[in-house]
Amino acid sequence: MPSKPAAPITIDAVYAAPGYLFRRMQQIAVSIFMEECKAFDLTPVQYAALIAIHTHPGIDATRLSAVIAFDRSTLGSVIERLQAKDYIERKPAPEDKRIKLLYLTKSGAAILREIIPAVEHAQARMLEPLKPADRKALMGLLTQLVDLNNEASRVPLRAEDALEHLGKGG
Amino acid sequence: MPSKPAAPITIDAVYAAPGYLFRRMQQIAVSIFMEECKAFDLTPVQYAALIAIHTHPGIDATRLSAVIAFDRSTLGSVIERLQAKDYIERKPAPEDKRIKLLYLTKSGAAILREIIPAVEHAQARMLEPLKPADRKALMGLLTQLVDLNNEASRVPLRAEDALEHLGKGG
DNA sequence: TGTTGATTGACAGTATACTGACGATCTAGG
DNA sequence: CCTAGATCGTCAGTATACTGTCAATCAACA
Repeated sequence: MPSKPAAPITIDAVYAAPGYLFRRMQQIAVSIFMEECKAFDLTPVQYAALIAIHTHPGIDATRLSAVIAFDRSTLGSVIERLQAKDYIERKPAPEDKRIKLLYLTKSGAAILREIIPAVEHAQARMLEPLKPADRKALMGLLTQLVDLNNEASRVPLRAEDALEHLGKGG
Repeated sequence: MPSKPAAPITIDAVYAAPGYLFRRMQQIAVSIFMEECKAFDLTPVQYAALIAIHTHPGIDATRLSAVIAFDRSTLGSVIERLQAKDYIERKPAPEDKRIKLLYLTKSGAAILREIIPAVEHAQARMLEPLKPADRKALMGLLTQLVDLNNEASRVPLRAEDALEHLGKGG
């Protein structure tokens, strides 16, 4: 018996792999977002950061990264770009010289109001090819899976407890 | 009636947005892949490229990008790195001086055989938190959605027809 | 044959991601 | 007060992604 050259290694296994499908879907999602929002010069990441700062005015960069589960190093340049566009401003914290607090500017609040319809349209478009019941099912399963895998990511989501040190009492 | 300051804009809408969940899940997937395969010094993208070259020896970079639906510009540096690691080699095509054909080296074929179990373990881990029936349901819906949104991505997948010019007859 | 248009690989520029390290700063303990 | 450890922002280095451009080359056609 000749020793066979191992199991069939083909590209078809890649096509069916969860990781490959997640990557493709993410790229499709970004593509649709950018197309719907091309009038606004905002990336998905920048949009999420703006929303988070709007929800939590005076948050610092480290806690912001926990609230949206984005890498803290990357967030530095994202904040820089948002600041360069005059959508946010940074103020030193009075009681901690290490921290810089983040606030939306008037421009930032305005662009947020304007872009929301386009963003919602983009989000709807991503799921549009599916039947309504399937959309619900997919989102339900995906929400579960992301939540259950939270600790597996480098930056786990810490939605509420990340804000306990922000002077709201804990 | 005072005109209300628009709908409630909060971070919770982001948490439930398909695009946000796709992004998070992709990052979790990469994290799990890298952890399971840390002994091999191969990224998910490099792995997919290797598999594709193994399946289609003598493919060129442009067709490779269509076969795995990766950006062609990015693929250039991916190929460079795989070549630097001595996993692939590039040979000029005799009948077309523009094209460089891609082949796996012995090292490349070997690392592929060795890494497969780790990759499969990683893929399984991504879905592990879900019940088996839910895993199947999620993968089914995601496969559908990626396929139906194929043209929405910058680099649509062209699995088979991309290879018609490779001398296999068309 | 000579020109036009398409294709290929390469590159520049921008934006995420992640790893690891670093100085400045704050906190706790002694 | 002074030091050890933790935290914050920052940076360097690597790897994807995408846009747009370019020279070399090829294919098609007049």
